[in-house]
Amino acid sequence: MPRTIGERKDAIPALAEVFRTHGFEGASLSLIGAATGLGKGSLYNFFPGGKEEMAQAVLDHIDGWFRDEVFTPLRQAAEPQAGIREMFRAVDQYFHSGRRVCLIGAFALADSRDRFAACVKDYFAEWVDALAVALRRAGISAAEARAQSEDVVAVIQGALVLARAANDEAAFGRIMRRQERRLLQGLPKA
Amino acid sequence: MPRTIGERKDAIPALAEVFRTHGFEGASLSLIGAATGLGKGSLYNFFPGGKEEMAQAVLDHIDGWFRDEVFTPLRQAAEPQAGIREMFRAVDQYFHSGRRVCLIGAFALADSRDRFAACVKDYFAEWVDALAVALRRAGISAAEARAQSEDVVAVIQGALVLARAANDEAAFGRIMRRQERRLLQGLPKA
DNA sequence: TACAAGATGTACCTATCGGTACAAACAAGC
DNA sequence: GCTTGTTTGTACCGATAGGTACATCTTGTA
Repeated sequence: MPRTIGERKDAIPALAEVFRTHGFEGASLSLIGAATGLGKGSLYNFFPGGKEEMAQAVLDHIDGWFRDEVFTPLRQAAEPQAGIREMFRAVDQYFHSGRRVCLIGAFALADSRDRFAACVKDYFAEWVDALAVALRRAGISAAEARAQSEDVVAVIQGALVLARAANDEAAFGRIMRRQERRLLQGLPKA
Repeated sequence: MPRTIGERKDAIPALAEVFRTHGFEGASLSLIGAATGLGKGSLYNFFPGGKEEMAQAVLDHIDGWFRDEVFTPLRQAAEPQAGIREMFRAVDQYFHSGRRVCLIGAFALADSRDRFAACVKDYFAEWVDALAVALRRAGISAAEARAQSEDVVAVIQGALVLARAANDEAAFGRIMRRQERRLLQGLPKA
């Protein structure tokens, strides 16, 4: 009979780290094996589709995390302001204050974009949309909310680029804090 | 006797395109050969250091372009406002309105960052610094100028990520135009 | 304890990787 | 037309890529 524990899941954090560090092409099976502690046998047992299925599993996991921790709070928080604050908090935590890179952002820039196009596209579309919902609920017009959301999601991605380029984690926090302040101060009725 | 024309230079645009499209690891010598129309013989004749030297040459070329077309205008324009407008114009042109990706940004996110750390770091540092100079000359305090510059450079990089993720070039233009407006309207004496 | 099904290590496959060696083709100056 | 140095194509190298085959453990259940 099969094991009750899905070991597949346990490999995902390590897989995510490898893909984040080396990209899709750069993440060789030997690196993946070293990072997860699994041999090819196990790897191809859990992910018969090979590297592509591994990456897809990681993307799905990231997607789920953001849905639960960021998008849903943004859409459903009793106070939209609280949802927005929660977004900045969760994002700062997730990206380890800029020391960690956004895998989906990195995939978007590389030619992995085409391979995982739907996933990459949906992730950002959902993020922008969820933030726009919060802003609209906070009293901003639909058009203005979309514009602000697009800008904020963009600046977060850019902050990750800058922080990593300069090897200066502090930069990420600085940019994030300014955006949060700007966004919340721009809302009506304080 | 040697040829007077340095053919090496002529290969750089094609090289840049390959690295932009496939990243450093993904740009195989066969792809490079196909893109440039050069065989290994020529390639290693012009770039004895191999792929790494090719990428470095591309980075240097990009750096030079931005220095001439963006950083210097920002620092030296008679009217700082004009320098800023010129920055947005040149950047929009360079990135083909969001259809093209920033190679240095992509390198920053990948592990190519370590290989070309100095170049990657300087590029963004110079950009932020040059923009801050323009803002200061336009009458903004040093601290505020640095903050605004960081935010704007970040949002440009993020806009490239978003545009490519959504496969929506228009997004880049939208974000850029909003930033330009916000930046110029925030300056004293109109 | 025996069995079935999942989990794992190892050996092996072909293709391609980045890089080297080198001889032939080429161009320019005398 | 010869010489000199550059530019090229081609053959080749060891290493590693992603992936498959399969025999051997493990493990939960009866």
